[in-house]
Amino acid sequence: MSDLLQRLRARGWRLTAQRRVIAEVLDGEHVHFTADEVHARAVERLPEISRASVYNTLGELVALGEVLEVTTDGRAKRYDPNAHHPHQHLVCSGCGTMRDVRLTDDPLAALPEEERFGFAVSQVNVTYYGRCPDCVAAS
Amino acid sequence: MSDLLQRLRARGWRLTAQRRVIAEVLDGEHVHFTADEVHARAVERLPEISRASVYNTLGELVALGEVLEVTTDGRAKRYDPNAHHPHQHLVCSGCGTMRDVRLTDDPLAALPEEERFGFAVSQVNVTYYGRCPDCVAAS
DNA sequence: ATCCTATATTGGACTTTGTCCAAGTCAAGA
DNA sequence: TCTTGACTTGGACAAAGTCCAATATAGGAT
Repeated sequence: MSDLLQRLRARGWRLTAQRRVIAEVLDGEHVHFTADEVHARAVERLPEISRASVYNTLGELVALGEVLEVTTDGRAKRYDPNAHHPHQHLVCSGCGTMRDVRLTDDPLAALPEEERFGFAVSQVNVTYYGRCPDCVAAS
Repeated sequence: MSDLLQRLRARGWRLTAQRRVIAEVLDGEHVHFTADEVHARAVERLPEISRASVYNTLGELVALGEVLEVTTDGRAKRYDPNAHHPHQHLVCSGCGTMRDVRLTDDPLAALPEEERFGFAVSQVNVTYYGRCPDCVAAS
């Protein structure tokens, strides 16, 4: 993630304070923040940053393929900066925490041609649900 | 779906006009309505039915396992009465319509033990995305 | 058949999540 | 340092869904 700003500049992005702060917030392993969580953390470093800029920037990062958008239940979308290593998610149905996981097979291959109904299938989302060790112990 | 009302009565449900109409709307193959779509169709038969009752009833049907709740990216939840035949979904990224699809392999098997991190994994959701024939033709 | 009451329904206020826009600001090339 | 088009801002707006107090009713009891 540290060279994200380099890549963005190479694509003609203006490097504003807001974008830098948002990139910093998204830096790290196993980060799965909602837009509001990103905004809350960004505000700590740049108090005047607006919600609109967070939404704009996250949307642009998703469009560029630098960040993945993950929707689990009907709640807020989460943003996953680990976009360059294909992976899926394992979500705790108790507390909602999320882990990145890797599958043995490409899930696109599990959808046979006769089940595609003429769609140009381009993407697949696989999400596993279960109780995490903490939630199992607590019950 | 026709014996749904029987099962619900066996579970102590009151059979109100509202619940009957909602069950009728959900009857059929490949039905994937949003709550608002269910409401719009229910109103045709029972003009005074409220949005709150639709949300209440759908939530109860989901809790009973009679209907599945499907959340796709950023859109309204959809309700799938085909709860007794395991299947996955194929969603058009253009218009949001949805098809039931069946996979060749059980996706639970694709998550190896060392990627489960001690979770008691119980469920998996697989959703494919692509443009449907209509949306491909229109672009 | 009528009454009774727990359960269901209703409309509207409210919340959450996200989008849109006109006006002001600023990064970076000239 | 100047200029300009891209970026940011706050606030209004919208969609989806929840919550609640008041009202209505299904279905068992009488």
